[in-house]
Amino acid sequence: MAVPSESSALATRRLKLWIRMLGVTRQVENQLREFLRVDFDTTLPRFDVMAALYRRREGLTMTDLSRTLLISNGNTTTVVSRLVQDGLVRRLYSEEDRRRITVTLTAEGIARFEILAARHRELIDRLFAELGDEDLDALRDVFRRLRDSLSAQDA
Amino acid sequence: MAVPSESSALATRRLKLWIRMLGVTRQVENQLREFLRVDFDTTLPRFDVMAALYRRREGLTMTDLSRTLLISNGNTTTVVSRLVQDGLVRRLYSEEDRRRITVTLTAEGIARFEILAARHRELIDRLFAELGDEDLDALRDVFRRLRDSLSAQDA
DNA sequence: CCGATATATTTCAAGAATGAATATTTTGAA
DNA sequence: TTCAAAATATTCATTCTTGAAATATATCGG
Repeated sequence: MAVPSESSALATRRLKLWIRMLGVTRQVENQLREFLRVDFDTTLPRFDVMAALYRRREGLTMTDLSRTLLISNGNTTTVVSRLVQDGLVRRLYSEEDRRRITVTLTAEGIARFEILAARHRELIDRLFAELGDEDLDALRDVFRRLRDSLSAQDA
Repeated sequence: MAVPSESSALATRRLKLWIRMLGVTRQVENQLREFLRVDFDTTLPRFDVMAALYRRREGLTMTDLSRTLLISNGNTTTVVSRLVQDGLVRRLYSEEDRRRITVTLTAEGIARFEILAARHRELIDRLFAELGDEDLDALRDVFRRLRDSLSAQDA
């Protein structure tokens, strides 16, 4: 594994990479936000919550949801409350551990997300049309290593 | 240039890449936020504004600043106002075009940013230690193409 | 069993962010 | 020239977001 650079050259390259990556991420997020707002009258954080719950159909606790989305506990409460109001998500109070709350999509939430997801997928496909299989091979590997490395550093 | 996929395989890969990239970006942002808060009692958006102004020492208009950072005009006003209060940034009212306001770092802003930037650079260097020169070569190219492609799609 | 500690969630205050509306100034086309 | 359209920045209402404090429940060591 590589290490932090003593020399400045490597550090500079890493910094530039980060800035560029951040720019790309924001551009994509802005496009997604616009799409969700205009076409579906919803928001990115709500979509993210629904996506996480769709993937884990059995549901997630509030804490697990926060960790999955990398957002704070308080924020998770806010967004989930909104989705509950809209009838897309439901809170289930655990019997064994009465501190825990499991959150799941309602039937309506599932149906709605499936429509959203299809369009979301199309949009991502278009935004990343620049990337072919070779690019994706390389990036998949790099991002996996990067994610693991970052997780390790957290602990 | 590649195109959106008719087939689902490429679309799936692009989607997975996006999700992974978003995760990495959030992890890094969270670490930066923590560092700025604990060590310097400041925030990520304020740092971003200062970084943009440091790079363009002659200053930027509010609109240029918004475009550079990919944030809304209203938000830019909020963050700049805060920095002005703190004495780190200054508003200059243009004579030629009285709609325009040019924003620059104050001397104190420059001094403060230079300290911040050095530590920021170290942190990024550490967080991205996993990436060596070969990785950076590949990523630089990919992100540049991606950014150009996204900008083109905007227009 | 008890008290301390840890875990899970919500609430709260403050800041960040958006998009729409507003006010002002400039530009450009008839 | 003139005036409608475009451009610039701020304000506003709403939502998102954080981190800390509060609340409630569970666990663990003695």
